[in-house]
Amino acid sequence: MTDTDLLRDRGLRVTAPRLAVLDALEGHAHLDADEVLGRVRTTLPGVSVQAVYDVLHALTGAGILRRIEPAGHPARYERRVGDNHHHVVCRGCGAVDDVDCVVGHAPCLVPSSTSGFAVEAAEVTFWGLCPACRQAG
Amino acid sequence: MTDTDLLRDRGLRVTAPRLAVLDALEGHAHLDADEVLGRVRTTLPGVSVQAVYDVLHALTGAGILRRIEPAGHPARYERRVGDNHHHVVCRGCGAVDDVDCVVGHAPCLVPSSTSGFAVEAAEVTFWGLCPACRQAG
DNA sequence: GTCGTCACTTGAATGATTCCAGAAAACATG
DNA sequence: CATGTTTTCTGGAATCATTCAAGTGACGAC
Repeated sequence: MTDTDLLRDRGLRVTAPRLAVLDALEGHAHLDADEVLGRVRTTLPGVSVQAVYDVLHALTGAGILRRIEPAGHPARYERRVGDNHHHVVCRGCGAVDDVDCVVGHAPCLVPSSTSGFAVEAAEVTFWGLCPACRQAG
Repeated sequence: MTDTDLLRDRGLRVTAPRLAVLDALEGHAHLDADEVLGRVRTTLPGVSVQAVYDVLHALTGAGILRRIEPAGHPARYERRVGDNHHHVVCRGCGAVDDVDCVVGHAPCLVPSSTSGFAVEAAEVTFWGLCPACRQAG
């Protein structure tokens, strides 16, 4: 399915900024809003900061994008949705990479006592050092 | 061990603001910086905002406090450290509660492929609705 | 094509957190 | 207990990602 069809399918209007954001995240996952803006402006120089934030919100709300918010770092976005994968975040530079869940259906992701909370989702974040930051010491 | 001994034990100086912060978090886990400030000022009215941030950083760095940063909410702090428990966060009001890991040693918390990252820790966050927000609809 | 709705632009505001310089207090020593 | 050094605390301003507000412009149903 083309990005155009994807947007129509979710009931979203097809606009140049939206296509540009999707294109920027194609092959470059885990970009933050500023990086997305930079990439979008290479093809659409006039796009405003808020347009990018609006688009990212709209696409996230429509389930086309997934938003990752590692503690202490700006939010990042990726196109890979719906497969319940997780992330490693580098303590040094904030780089993010994907981690697939080892076990098919995560057994420890069903909490024991939920204190009356209605739990909808579980999110796993691994923290460590990326290869580059390991070398840098 | 008293809080005074605890601070000395970690090589930290014993000051009134530090004791007050520890006291504020005793029995009131998951407070954010502003809430800690409010509680501290009931006993030490003159304490500054930055003093509280400095203290929270110092105690977190010394391993006395644990910092929780749920996406979209200010950071929260708790005294319970070193037992690898996790948290439920309310999508409505941001309330946080503790969740003990179901399985003794979490099986899915060892990532399969780590892309060269040196993984140090795994963090699990459950998202849902607290009892109060469930009733509010 | 026309029109209503939704998206985008410009500009300013917010809120948690941090930076800076100077004053004050805590620990180690004589 | 007096002194000096180091660390902490105060007060004010600054930062950064993100959001709000109001007006202009473009998509797409009819």
